[in-house]
Amino acid sequence: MENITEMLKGVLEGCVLEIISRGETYGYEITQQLRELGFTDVVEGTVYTITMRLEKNNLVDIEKKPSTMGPPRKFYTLNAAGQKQLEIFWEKWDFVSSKINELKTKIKVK
Amino acid sequence: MENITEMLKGVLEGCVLEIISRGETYGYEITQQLRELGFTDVVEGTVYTITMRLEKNNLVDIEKKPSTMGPPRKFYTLNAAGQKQLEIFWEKWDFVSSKINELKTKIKVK
DNA sequence: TGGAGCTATTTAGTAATCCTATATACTAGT
DNA sequence: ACTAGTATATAGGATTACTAAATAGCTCCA
Repeated sequence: MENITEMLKGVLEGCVLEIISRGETYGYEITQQLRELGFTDVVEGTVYTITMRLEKNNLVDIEKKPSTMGPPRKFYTLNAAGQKQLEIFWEKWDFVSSKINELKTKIKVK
Repeated sequence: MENITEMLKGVLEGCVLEIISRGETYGYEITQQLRELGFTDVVEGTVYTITMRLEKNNLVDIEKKPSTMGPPRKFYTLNAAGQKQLEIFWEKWDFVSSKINELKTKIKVK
């Protein structure tokens, strides 16, 4: 799927929160998981801006650990504020997506 | 629902295309329809920037008509390119929303 | 006649988010 | 050494929605 960039705005951060909520993970791995999900064009830089934002907003706890595969990894876990933010994200998603699907499926009188 | 601004990015234009596709309409009416849909905080300015963009990208035909309720209205209809764009929008929406719902409902092993 | 309120369009400036492109660095294999 | 894969970081750009204000036509009523 091409050019879904604009549609990802506002949901990508939520996706990252969800991925982190499933267990300690780090930026590079998050990127790979988003690509596996189907968002194949998401690159590291994008994910790092998001994780930096999560750090800045105190939604995650951080632990740096060495890796045998390369440089050290920065592992993230959601803290209480992050969990709350994730809940709010899904509420917003349910609201917005239901409204849009309503618009999509509404019978066209024409 | 509060603060869904960022989540609307990339989908609001598609919603406007869909509304226009149902029959000739104008900016102010489109705004009202979006508010009725549930996007209560959408204001005229936002919709006008979208309709201006649709004009610029040659996705709509325009006809100005007088109104008994106020100043003249600028009525929009989708042209062939607009119809095509609308189709593409729904394809993207189906793709993105299905992937996000997949992420949401995936069993959490943890 | 003058003001309020609803209808209606437009635009300048701002904020937020994701992407592009690049730099840096560790490890392993050839 | 060199390449490739792993891994983090950041500066600058593009797009999009919001804020706020200006302009204007119409109806109603004091």
